[in-house]
Amino acid sequence: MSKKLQDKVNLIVICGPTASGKTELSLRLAEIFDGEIIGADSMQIYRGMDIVTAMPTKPERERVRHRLIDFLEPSESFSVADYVKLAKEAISEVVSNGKMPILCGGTGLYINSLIDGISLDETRENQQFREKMLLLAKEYGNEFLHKKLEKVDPKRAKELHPNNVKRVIRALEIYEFSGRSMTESNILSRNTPSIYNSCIIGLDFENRQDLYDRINKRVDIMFEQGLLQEAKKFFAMNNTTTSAQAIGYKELFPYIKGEQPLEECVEKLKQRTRNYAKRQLTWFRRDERVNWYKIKKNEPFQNIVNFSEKTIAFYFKT
RNA sequence: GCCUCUGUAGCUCAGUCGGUAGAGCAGAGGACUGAAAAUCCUCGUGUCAUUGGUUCGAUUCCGAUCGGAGGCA
Repeated sequence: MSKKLQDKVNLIVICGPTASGKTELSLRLAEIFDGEIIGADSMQIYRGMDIVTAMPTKPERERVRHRLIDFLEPSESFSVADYVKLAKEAISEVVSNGKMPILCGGTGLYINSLIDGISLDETRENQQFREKMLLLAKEYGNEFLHKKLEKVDPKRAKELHPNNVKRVIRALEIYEFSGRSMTESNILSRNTPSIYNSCIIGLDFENRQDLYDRINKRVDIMFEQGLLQEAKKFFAMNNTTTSAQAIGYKELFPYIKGEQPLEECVEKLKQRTRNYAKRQLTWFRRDERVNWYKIKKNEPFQNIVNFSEKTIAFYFKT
């Protein structure tokens, strides 16, 4: 192996769809490899969202130290760039404590931006600009914005469907405030090689239905734990930032407002969670580095632990 | 028991003035560089309930049968 690789920081990464068992695996691996866990989840970062996000519990957090979870007020907005910055710091702290960093979470964008060493454009989000653009799209149509982008960044415009307004606006935003096209900025972002040597473990189920069954069951358990109360509290906060996107609260709002029976909202919640899990799989599947473990129905969890342990030991030895 | 409505994709329903059918949702696949639990794209053959009749041809018209809903008794 080259000297370069030895300079890199060894990092265990656990990814996979929601309800696949990432948390449990991360705990077991932390105990085996003497590690600490760094969350990679866009919603578990928020405080007070314990039930919806299936946040690691107190006993679990006493077993192993967790970072980057449960630390931000739901009223605050957050983004990938914030995450990458904080996660880098967290990992180097873990390493300087002589522990193995274990990245664990379901937010693919966060994970990849971090482990691939993407240096994100310095252009911050500009709420005013976004609202202005959104208004333009509403008035003149999505095509109008897309054509605007075509003029300043034809390559990016080609990559984006006109209906993907959020992304079109971001591309325009970068150009507006940096004077550089997003295409240029993306090339620059890949200039520095990653500082991590990542061993990625991916969890999935052999049969999709098994995953969906687990999701459905987990939602039922969340209700037993008091999801509705948590949602009511959140509803009263009237949030519009990142945390308002969490699946599990917004689906219950129609019931809280008295507009829809609870049962229908619960079904919707389950369905949206299933849809989300599928999107997560789409993201992680395209990464060829992922070492997948396809879980069989009723399989002992120890099998997953054994597979992961072997895979990681082998990966870091060579 | 009688009358009316109804039976089309896993679900909710369009539609064919007779030439074997299409939306939404679900589902599957994909994209993803500062909102990512977000956002966006692609994919629709199914005994048109069963059965008989009319017809060159019926899912469409007519009759019967069997489901379902409502009304009157």
